[in-house]
Amino acid sequence: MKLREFAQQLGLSPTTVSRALSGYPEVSEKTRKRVTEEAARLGYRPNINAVRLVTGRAGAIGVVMGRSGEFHFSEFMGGLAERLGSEDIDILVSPIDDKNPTGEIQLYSRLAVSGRVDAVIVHSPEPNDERIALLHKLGMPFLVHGRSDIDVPHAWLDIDNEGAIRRATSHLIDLGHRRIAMINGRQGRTFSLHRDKGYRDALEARGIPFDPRLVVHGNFTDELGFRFARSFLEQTPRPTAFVAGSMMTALGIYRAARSIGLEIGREVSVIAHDDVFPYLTADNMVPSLSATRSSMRAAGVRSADLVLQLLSGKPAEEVHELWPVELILRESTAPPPQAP
Amino acid sequence: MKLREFAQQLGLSPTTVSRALSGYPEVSEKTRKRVTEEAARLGYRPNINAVRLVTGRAGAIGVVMGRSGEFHFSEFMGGLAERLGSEDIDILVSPIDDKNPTGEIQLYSRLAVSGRVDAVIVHSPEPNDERIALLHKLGMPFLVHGRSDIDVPHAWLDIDNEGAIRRATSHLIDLGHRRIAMINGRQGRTFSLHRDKGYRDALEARGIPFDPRLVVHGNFTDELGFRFARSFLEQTPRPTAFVAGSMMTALGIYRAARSIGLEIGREVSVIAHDDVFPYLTADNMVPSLSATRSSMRAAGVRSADLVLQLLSGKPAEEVHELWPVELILRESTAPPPQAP
DNA sequence: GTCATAATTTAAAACGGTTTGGTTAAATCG
DNA sequence: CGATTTAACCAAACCGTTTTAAATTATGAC
Repeated sequence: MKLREFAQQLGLSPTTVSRALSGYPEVSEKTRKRVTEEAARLGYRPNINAVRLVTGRAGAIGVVMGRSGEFHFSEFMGGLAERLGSEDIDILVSPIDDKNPTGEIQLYSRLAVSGRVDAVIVHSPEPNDERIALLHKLGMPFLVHGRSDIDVPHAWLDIDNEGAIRRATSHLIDLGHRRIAMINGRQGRTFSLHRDKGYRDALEARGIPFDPRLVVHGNFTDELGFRFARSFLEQTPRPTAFVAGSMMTALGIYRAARSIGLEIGREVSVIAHDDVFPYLTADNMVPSLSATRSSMRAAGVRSADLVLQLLSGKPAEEVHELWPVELILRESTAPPPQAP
Repeated sequence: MKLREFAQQLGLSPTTVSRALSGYPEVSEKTRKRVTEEAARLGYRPNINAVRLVTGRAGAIGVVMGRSGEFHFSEFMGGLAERLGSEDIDILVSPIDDKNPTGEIQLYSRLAVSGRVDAVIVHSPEPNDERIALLHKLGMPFLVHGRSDIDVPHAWLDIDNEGAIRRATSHLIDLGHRRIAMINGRQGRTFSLHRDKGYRDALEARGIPFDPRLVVHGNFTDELGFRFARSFLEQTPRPTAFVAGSMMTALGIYRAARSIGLEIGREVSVIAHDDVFPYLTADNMVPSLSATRSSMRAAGVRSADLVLQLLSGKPAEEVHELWPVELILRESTAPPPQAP
């Protein structure tokens, strides 16, 4: 049913009906009530595409999905979805086009000019992130999940990676560890750099020299966790503790330790970062995993909030949020074994 | 830039320009070439919302994201995205609205009438699935990822769950196992039922009586895997083998076995279903995990294909695809230990 | 009971394209 | 060579809303 017909049935003009439904003040309460009731009864809904055309709003926010299926992606999305369910806003997942060599940046550009979305969420930024520069230039509102040093105002939501890893590392040092290996995230991402810094600062604060051979970077997979941990554990002297970037990495480390016959929580300590997944929990691992914890889903929910704020006109400069990270100690951390 | 201006600059009518860009035949090759070149040069792109309004097409397909962040979701999405990247079609992730008690079915209904999508993908159907009935009634094209017994024509893509589990179970029986526990997926879903059937048929074929206490259902989490496995292993006599629904479940089983001091691959055998994740691989587990394997990402890619076929007019009745599932034997399966 | 003002309602003009139904120019045919 | 077909292009209608500007009606002041 079209607005025209619907209005006619009500004996009103399309204008008044439109206004009644959109909550404009210049329509009497009595009329508004009648209109909304009849709309529900007759099942009238404004054609979304007509609305989009005339308002210029897309009613959707864009999320670019990386090629590598990152397992925290769906948690973040779930959070977004949770919050956006009550608004009338969709989530547009933009596929990265493999055949297009220019790749990601091109994709953001297309997304921004396509008019399909009102705002975009940028993940895992780098200190000098091209995407951020681009979106700013194009005037597309966006929220960065993470942070960037780039000289462009941008709204962001991030967790305190630096502080989290500093505390985790400090704790290990407090327990007596001196050779602490770190299996960090992808090289070049801001969050990895922040974690590196937290790690180094913790060492420095205790006068422990930084050994670059104890820090590696890579994707968050159990495979890399295993490989890195394995090669670390084959060194002599071997590290007595690990700081790991993700739950999957921790699984790999557990496996590596076990494969060499080392007992986690006695001979090797592990602290990993936990994004909180419903299907894999640190507390359930054996031994239970000490972790820096911050809910990815909660970040999704809040990101949706912040995007809505941006869309309602709040300047990007005023949208910054840094979340503290919990450090939860469980069985996987203990003092290092005594030297024989 | 609008069509009007652009056409004027070219000295052509909007009609001709529109047709040239959309590939209609009634425009000369020379003109078409000029138009496309100039469009690229001047950066003209048809306003997507105007196109949507006038054509009635949304240029997007909808995916409903369940509340429980399922970890295979992002793999499937990744596949969809991969395939749709080259088409000009978006993926719309529809949030489930918690505040709305009618919930999922309502959501599908809204999605279907909203005009935001041209087709919908339905996940994890039940034998008599309300969503399928609804979408059919509303005339919204849809693809079911999985199958349903419902008396309504529907396009589907599914893997041979029944065959996979039948073979897995048969293999365990061949090895000499008699008490085989099964940790299956959510009660009531078609895929769980198919797996149940595969399991029972395998037993029956060898004359092994079916013991309902050996089969449980639940979400695919490490926690449930652990709990179920633990309680199975505490029974006497205890099962000597497990058939598990997911990688996460398998992690839980490994953990449970270990916690009781049982060695997987010697004292307890495990076969799990592996959807193939980049971040957690069956081959890397210790001991490596025997698995029924089928790539979730590949299913996503193919689903996109099939949806495109539906959209180009292929009748739903003709879109059915059943994929075979590999059985890959690794170290987690072995003959049961000899009775003492 | 007027007149000014405020509260409602409305007609018509966008929004930016696609498509229907011509029209004109060029090509083909008898 | 005139008639007929075909190729190429175009004017105008339409998609279904929102919004501007104007008209009507109701309210209040005097």
